[in-house]
Amino acid sequence: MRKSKAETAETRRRIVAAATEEFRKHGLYETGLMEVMAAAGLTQGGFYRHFKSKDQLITEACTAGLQNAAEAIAATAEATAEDGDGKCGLQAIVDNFLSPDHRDDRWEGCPLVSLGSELARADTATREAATDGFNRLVDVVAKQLPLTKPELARERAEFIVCAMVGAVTMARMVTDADLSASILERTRKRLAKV
Amino acid sequence: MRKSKAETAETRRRIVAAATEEFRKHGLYETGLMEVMAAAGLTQGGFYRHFKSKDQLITEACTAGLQNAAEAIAATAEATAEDGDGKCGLQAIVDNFLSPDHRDDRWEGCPLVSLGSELARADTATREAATDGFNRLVDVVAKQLPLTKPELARERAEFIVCAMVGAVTMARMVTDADLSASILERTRKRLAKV
DNA sequence: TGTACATCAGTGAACGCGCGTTCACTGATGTAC
DNA sequence: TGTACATCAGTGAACGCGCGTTCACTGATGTAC
Repeated sequence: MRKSKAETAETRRRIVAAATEEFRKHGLYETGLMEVMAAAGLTQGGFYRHFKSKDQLITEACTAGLQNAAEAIAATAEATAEDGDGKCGLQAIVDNFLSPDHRDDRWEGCPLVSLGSELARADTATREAATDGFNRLVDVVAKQLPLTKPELARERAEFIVCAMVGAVTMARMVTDADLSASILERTRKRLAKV
Repeated sequence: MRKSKAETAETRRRIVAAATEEFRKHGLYETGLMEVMAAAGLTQGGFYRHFKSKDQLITEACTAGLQNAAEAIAATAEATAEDGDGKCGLQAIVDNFLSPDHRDDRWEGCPLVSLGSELARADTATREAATDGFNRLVDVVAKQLPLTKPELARERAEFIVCAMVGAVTMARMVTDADLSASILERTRKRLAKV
């Protein structure tokens, strides 16, 4: 049953990828390792050939999930810039992040939204991974701000990311569909002015 | 061992109060009923005399916790208004919500911050309780906005609550103390302008 | 290059533990007469 | 108002279940000669 080195590395990547999805869907502590391994097409027993604990997987899944989110957001901004349809990169990011699609998409969306309050209580290694991911997201947003002073761009970007994360979290939480839509739309409008 | 009706009602209240603290401290699913009952000065067995399930307690704790938060925020605004020190009620709310004290105070703080992403995945009854609580918070904030049109006040208040919740969640999550402080301060500055 | 052996990725069963929940029991409270 | 009995809040032990983790085993891969 032994697999080649390439296959082993690929399996590990698949487990992390499955974990980022399952964790975002069901939360860090409501997701079992058996679920993650099944989602990766494996049985639970093999888990410990790749990771020394669930906590380690959580940390790596956090890093990977935030990396993906930052890349997706950067890609959104770049695609819009290329289009040259008058919409600036920041507007594209804000519109996308605060879209009903992102709100309803709980497995591919930004982990800061799906797991925010859980990450705030996570162990140090995971919180460090989350901090790096947060900074990367802020940098991607800051790059879209056509300002001279980079410090001011960074300041505005931090605010924008926090506001977007809060808004999508609340939009997912409320049961009133109109309220949910209004939260997204109003935040979109407000952040356009920042 | 039977207790009087008044004592029974008081015990129930104590369990809910203990639950709001423990849930905020450790999360909904990392907190056991034994912990909650111990915090209320009881043993686990008695739980089911008062509630029919853990989910029911979660719903009630959510309602109670958000009620407290709304009252505390309203009280902050009113106390400042009475002082008449030039600071408006909104500024007092924002300064308080985004203070390092609120960030570090994980058991008495706003449940939307401590439990945001978990509440977004909770059952319908709990999400309805969270929706009511969110609306109450927004109304408290809206009341502090010296605007003529109530609809516009409501719009701004929704944005302010979402941004504050997102900012404190991120401030709790990051391991970099400077970054955490900067998130709070920058959000405070930005929201003063809204 | 071919062969013999050590390695180890993945399986599936098992482990101990803590969880939500149930239950027999207790004795003070509430109620019916 | 006083008495006899039913009720039920709270205890502490037990239940079954699912979790994270461990382990013996398998057989293909990697390696040493």
